[in-house]
Amino acid sequence: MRRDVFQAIADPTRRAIILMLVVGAMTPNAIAEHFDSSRQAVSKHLRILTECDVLSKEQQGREIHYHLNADKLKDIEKWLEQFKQLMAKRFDQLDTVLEQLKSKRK
Amino acid sequence: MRRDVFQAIADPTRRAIILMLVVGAMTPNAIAEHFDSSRQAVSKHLRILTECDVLSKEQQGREIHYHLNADKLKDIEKWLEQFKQLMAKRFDQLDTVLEQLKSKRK
DNA sequence: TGTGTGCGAAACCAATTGGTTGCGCAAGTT
DNA sequence: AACTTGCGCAACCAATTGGTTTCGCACACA
Repeated sequence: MRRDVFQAIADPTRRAIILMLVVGAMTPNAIAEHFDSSRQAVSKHLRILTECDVLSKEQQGREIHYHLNADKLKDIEKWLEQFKQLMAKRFDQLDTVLEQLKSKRK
Repeated sequence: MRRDVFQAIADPTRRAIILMLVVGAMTPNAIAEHFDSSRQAVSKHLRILTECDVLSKEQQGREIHYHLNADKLKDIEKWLEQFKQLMAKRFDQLDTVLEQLKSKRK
């Protein structure tokens, strides 16, 4: 199974969970309350998010606190940055083309 | 089926295709050459990417030119921005807490 | 010690994914 | 007119997803 940030944020429920946990750690029950699906379904998402290294568990008595590994989301930014740099390069090339057209015109 | 940018970038092959098409439009065959899987497999990815509104087709004779809809990727940035703002707010709250601790200490 | 609660694990399900091969059409080429 | 090429489509497949319900364990509390 592919387990990376991109997989983690592919699902809307998981994106919502991530945003919820920015503020602070939460237990599965507390998280599940905010969704229509069952606690177990949410727990599955939590498992996937943990496997993607986006979340970490912390047992406290019989409760488990899931908290966000915010750094992991930087992988998305990294890819986006790569994309933007290519875009910039593309426009540079376009600039070159325009430059050539200009010099031809005179 | 879910058809959004997050779905589009969930697959590594699709991410690679996106990066390839930043530079300029390409035909399915030209794209498929860069991958190990079959042309049809790549074509499936192209279909998904088009459905996700990340790519557009342009027929030219018997060739089809796929080109990038770069704007669509802004949806990712938007979500990331939302995330960052929540993070900032969280730190603001932390600041408030630290502030309170400081005033208590005197 | 019994009872309620928080949780993961397992079994099951239909739908989707990501790949394959085979086919056929339409546009070019000879 | 016959062949080649570029491409999408359909059928098939195993694996994964996202959900469910049932179960059982461990902790907390009476």
